[in-house]
Amino acid sequence: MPDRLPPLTALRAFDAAARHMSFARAADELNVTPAALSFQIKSLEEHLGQPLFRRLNRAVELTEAGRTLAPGVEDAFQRLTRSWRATRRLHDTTTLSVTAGPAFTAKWMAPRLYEFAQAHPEIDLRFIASLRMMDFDRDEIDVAIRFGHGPDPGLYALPLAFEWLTPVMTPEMARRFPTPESLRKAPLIFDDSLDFLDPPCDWAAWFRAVGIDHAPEHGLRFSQADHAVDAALAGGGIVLGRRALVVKDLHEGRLVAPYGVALSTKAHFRFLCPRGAETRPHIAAFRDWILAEIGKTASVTEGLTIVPAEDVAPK
Amino acid sequence: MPDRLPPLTALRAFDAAARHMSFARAADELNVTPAALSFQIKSLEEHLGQPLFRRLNRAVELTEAGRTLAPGVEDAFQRLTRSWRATRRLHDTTTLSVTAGPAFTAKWMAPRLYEFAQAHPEIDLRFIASLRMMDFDRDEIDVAIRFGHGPDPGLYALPLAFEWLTPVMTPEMARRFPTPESLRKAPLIFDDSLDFLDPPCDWAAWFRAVGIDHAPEHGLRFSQADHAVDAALAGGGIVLGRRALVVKDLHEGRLVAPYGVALSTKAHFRFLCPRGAETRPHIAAFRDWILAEIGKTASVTEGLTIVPAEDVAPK
DNA sequence: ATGTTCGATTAAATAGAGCTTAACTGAACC
DNA sequence: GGTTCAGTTAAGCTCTATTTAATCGAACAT
Repeated sequence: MPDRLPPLTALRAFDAAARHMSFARAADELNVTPAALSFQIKSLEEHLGQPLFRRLNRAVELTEAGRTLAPGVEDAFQRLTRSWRATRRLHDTTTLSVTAGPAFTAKWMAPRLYEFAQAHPEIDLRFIASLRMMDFDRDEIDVAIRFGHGPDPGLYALPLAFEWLTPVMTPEMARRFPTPESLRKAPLIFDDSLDFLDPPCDWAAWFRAVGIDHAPEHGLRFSQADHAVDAALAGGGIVLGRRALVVKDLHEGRLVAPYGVALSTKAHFRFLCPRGAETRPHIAAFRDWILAEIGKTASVTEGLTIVPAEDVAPK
Repeated sequence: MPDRLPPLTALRAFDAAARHMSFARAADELNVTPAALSFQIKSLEEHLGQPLFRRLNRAVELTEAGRTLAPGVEDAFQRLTRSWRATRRLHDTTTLSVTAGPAFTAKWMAPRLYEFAQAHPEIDLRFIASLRMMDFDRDEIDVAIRFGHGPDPGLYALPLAFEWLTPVMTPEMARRFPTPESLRKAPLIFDDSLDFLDPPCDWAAWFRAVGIDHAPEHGLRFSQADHAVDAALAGGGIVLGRRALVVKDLHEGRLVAPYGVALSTKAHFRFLCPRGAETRPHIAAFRDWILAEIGKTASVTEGLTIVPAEDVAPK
């Protein structure tokens, strides 16, 4: 193996200098004096045999060689940092980073979080609400809660509960619309965040499940499920609510599900973490707590007729 | 920015140890004593707060943390090495690494290489014959010669010559088959390496170009163009030869192209290098030499009727 | 068994890489 | 025309990284 790497500290100095395009700021980032940094760069240039920076009056710019070297070095150090952080997180059982979509965060996690904090005061919970699928290492995430199905290679994936949708509304609203048939004239709320499901789980599908041929088009539309539920809570209409998002409101009487027919879907909320991480104590504790919380509300399914969405899929 | 990277030398030691799964061999690779390496690993484990290796009787194995850290670190150091080498190559004008397909290597480069070596004794030419598209940085290649067209973002691409195909054969063979029509009964040789071209440039297309409806199927087949030409040179038959591959044999009388009709194609041999590299002196010298060599044989096209392959494409 | 060998560890001593302080340069800004 | 800013240079110091040499423990050969 021919020419070996130059001193690594020099490469790190170059990385910082190239990112900041300034020796002073790079020195600052690395907590050294500009003199030290200047020295490192010079040493690197000697190892290479040609300059990496062109020294201008009051600034520096990369030479051809510098431009060749910088991207790879930057990338390499980023990877080192990422791996190192991921490894440190392994035995850090004091903080737990969880990401979930905004709806699950607002309607499921937020109302229950303080209970987890009480049960596990030793765990610092950090919550990142985002729909974007994240990289566990890059984004320093321990656990993700995502709605979906399908295989996730390399991940530990635990379905949290059997999921279904049923019309939910305030009790007053339920008095005004006592039967499914009466919903034809009701103010329906549309939750566009479920559009991606196949077979579809929309109002038309639910009406087919109760034997009604009706494909409503008009009403309030929300791109986030929690906003749709909030609108229903405010008495603004009737929404096809996902179990996980409405179970607490049903339990506590703020919402009711009067018709006894729910659409089931293959997608569920799932607990995801890197394979193997599920045995780390704080992650296991969080998972067990979620499962226990879900167990508490298992009874809401009682008395419901469950119709699989695929049975009422459009031809 | 929280926890910073540990000492980089320790990470490099870990990288080597994890790759070799042996402190002794890792120490050997880094040209240090096993003691030094042991020390580095220990220091890294202290920084991390937990062991990276499980020390067995006479071997080591990675712990969970070690397995988490190793792939990223390995990858990062590989990138560093790659970038560093690529940058070093920038001002190394003593060696030039060229890759080309086996046919171009055998039929174009090999017979001319010694002339280049004479003209540029200061340049050490390294030749890699392979059809596989290579990564300039990863494989430490300066120049690639490839047959094709289409855009190559980020690359400097220079078409080397207008390319065409015409039946070529030994002079004796030409006497036995004086006209295109007589080729119906001739021993045709098939060069399967051109199958990917669209529009096709096969025997059927050439026959259409001379107004003959004939789609031969049987004959010698070669997956590499140089073997097909070799077979023709040996008097084994008649092959549709690409200009670049047969021009030298035509020039020197070993082959003849008696029918005066050639099929042109949009694909040509191209000179490829990373954008910007074309100004480096030894690369420019090589490019200029290739262009000059091609210029020497420009006259072979004289007197040929060129028929674009797309004009005789099957409906 | 038992001695040998191999791979890792430890301790003490040492070389030198990498850092800091401090003084200097040169262009740009006011 | 002085001030400031960014980088450079030189001297000296600190502590990291390394070596040498001795130690340990298990495995292998005899």
